[in-house]
Amino acid sequence: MSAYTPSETSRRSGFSLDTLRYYERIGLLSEVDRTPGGQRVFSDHDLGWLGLLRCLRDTGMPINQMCRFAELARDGDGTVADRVELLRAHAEAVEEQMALLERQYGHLREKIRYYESELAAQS
Amino acid sequence: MSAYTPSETSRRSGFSLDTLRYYERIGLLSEVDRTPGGQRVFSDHDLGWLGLLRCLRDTGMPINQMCRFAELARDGDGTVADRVELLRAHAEAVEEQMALLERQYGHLREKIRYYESELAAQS
DNA sequence: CTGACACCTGGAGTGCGCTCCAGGTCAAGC
DNA sequence: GCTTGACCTGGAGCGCACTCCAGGTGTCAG
Repeated sequence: MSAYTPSETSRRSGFSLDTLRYYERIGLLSEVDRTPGGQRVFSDHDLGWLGLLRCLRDTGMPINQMCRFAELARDGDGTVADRVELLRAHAEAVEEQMALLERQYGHLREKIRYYESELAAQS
Repeated sequence: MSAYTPSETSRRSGFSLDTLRYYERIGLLSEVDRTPGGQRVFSDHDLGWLGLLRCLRDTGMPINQMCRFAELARDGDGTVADRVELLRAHAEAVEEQMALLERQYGHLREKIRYYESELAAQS
């Protein structure tokens, strides 16, 4: 069980120091350990949780939903079913997002081809 | 060459009336036709352009880049090469975005499976 | 002609997700 | 002990992309 400084944690998680503090403030990150002097000490467990948060953020989950998820996680084992449900719903949203993205990417490629043919015709 | 009312245009493009006006204001949508009374009349050409804007927005292009693109488009045929370049760069960004999304989607699915196994063990 | 509803303008306001700041404290190497 | 750089707090500020509003005008069916 290693311990990490704030900057180390920032580096590893990809969240800025300010964001880490912000996440703790809004309850996304529960009570991080402190040195006697009051500085944060992150654990492997925190790092793992941050990894999950990163995954959710990267897939576009809004903060308030992540807070709901964090709340469930804090409330212990009885909430696993709710957490699964939340993640499943999110996964579905992500699937739609990916489908849209791919569709629009196709249009984009088409547009590029069209412009390229115009370019060729111009010269 | 059909003509469309603002609300019809909103419906077809998926942009709200306010957004259409906003886009015109910031130069994303060049001088839309008007009735003698001053109300907007959108053309097929406008609709097509809005479709492209929708594609770019859906793939995450920031507004200021879209403005740059619109500016090039307004400046005529001489800018086709620049426009292609801009779109190609964006397409690359979209590819990275899709790759990240898929990777994180994979993690999400894993997490769900993990929670499901926990659920099964609990009961 | 009238009523109802769509539309107009300029400008202010909103929600999100951070990010920055001032003014201080802590920790570690010399 | 002192310096230096990382870290602390509470709170304000920011950038983005809209969205809403008040107060007025246009359009068109009946």
